[in-house]
Amino acid sequence: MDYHFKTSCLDLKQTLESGQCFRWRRLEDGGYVGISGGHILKVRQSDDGAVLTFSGESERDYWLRYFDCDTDYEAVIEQFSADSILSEAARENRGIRILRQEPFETLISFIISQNNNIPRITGIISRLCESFGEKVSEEYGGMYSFPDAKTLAALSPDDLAPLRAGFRVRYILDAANKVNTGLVDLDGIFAMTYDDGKAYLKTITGVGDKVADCVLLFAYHKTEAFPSDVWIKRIVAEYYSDGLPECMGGYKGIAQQYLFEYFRKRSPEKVS
DNA sequence: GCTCAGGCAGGCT
DNA sequence: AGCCTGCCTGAG
Repeated sequence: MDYHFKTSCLDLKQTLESGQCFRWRRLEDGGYVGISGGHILKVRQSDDGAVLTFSGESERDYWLRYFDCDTDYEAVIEQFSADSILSEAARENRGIRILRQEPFETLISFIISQNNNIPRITGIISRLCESFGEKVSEEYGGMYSFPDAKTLAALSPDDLAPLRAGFRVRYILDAANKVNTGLVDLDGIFAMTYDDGKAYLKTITGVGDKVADCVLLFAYHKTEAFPSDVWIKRIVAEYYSDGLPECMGGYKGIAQQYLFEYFRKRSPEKVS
């Protein structure tokens, strides 16, 4: 079943290879296949948006929400036009969208991301899913769901050793245990303010400012989150030392993605 | 050997 | 509160 999502603000490469998600694979025909929350999607670019291919009618709402169809990116980009650098970055990367991903998967993924590079992050996460997730489909050499907190909480550091996640293993287990016991209620964060959600997430070992901001932005769509990594720190120090521009408003997280991509493209020593 | 990768914990002042 | 330093692992 196909659904044509028409928008001028969805570029699959810009969005799915931006580093906000790690479970999409590029296919030979140029499309992508991915899995989230046990749902599988094949998607390809069209002239005026993207064509989503899924297995049943009920899947449509899931994937439209995932691709954040209710946010007016045109309007956000227009709002950003008051700042010249941000304006150019936004126009050049207007196809980026902030996905609405599963909280637990996003939490674990960004714990793994710390002091790490994207190819390795992707590798660790695929091994995690293939080892401890459920095989949802035989297609594409096997599609595996992201393991749930209960499954991970039952594991030991030795069980996770084959992932080669290094020192992050104890963080993964701490997160899984806190979620599994209910000490951390991930669903509750949807109703929290940005500040409260951030403080709450930081009670998990291995979650600091950067990881918390990524989770708040990429799972809870709290667009005021502004994940500050080494790249963004350099950009802010160079161009926004007096503070972030007013026109970012409550969309600092979307601005961050535009700026990150804009400067990453221009950096000679960029990472794959 | 070395550095770096979309950081963080733990210990120190 | 702000500074260090070490950290699993793999690529260059």
